[in-house]
Amino acid sequence: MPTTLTRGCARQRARAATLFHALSDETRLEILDMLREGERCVCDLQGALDAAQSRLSFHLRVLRDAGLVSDRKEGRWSYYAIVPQALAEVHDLVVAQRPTTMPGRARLPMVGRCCG
Amino acid sequence: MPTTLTRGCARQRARAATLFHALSDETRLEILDMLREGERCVCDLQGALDAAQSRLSFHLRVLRDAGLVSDRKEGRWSYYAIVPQALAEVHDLVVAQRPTTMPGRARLPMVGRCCG
DNA sequence: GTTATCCATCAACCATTTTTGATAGGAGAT
DNA sequence: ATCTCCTATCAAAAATGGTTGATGGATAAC
Repeated sequence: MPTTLTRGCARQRARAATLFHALSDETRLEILDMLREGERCVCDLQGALDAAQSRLSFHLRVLRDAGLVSDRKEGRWSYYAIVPQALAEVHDLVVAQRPTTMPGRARLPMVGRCCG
Repeated sequence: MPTTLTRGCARQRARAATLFHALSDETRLEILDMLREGERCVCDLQGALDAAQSRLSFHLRVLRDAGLVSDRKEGRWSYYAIVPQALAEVHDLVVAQRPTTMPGRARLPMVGRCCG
């Protein structure tokens, strides 16, 4: 069933595009960088990144829609946190991009240590 | 020297954004998918993806500018190929996004086998 | 030479993304 | 209830990104 296969590939590509798009903005990368140390409320991010509140809200939504961060409401604060599972997904997507025909496919020149 | 550090981070973030942006388009992901099996000339891609030639040229340029693919001219053909080093760079960027405070930081729930 | 193929670039156009400023709602403090 | 704080959402404007069709350069075939 080539259609199903094709559709499956297309869907996966769409998902990949969404994830990579969410990661393709410096502000969002900065947000993620802050969240690496643990969950943060929007006001914390606002203070650290000095960005307009609605701008942050927008970027957080992009990240959340992509599944890269989760949000949790407590009192009047919203806390955002990284979703490790999503990072794992991205990781796998990147690994899946490796050429098939490389002689040393299992030994790509990874710059850093992997998953260490 | 905090300025230098900051600038270094910012530059790295800019680089990351460029790479992720190059990966954030379905057409480009499709191109990369084809290139996984080895280098291809533009006409091959054109045939397989049935996209207008100038469209392909545009996307190939984005990929090349990001360093994800290389091009080689032979006769009247241009052959494009994946640059594994760039994939490695992306890989490392993703790994670098992992939270620092996770209890099992060294054991993120990677969906697939890593670098295998 | 002429013609045909492969490709890059350009300009115009359309589409999507991002920013900005304003508005509104929910939760706690007074 | 009123006020303030934290945040999401909306509409309009600005910016960026992608597509299309046309042009031109280089190479090979005739």
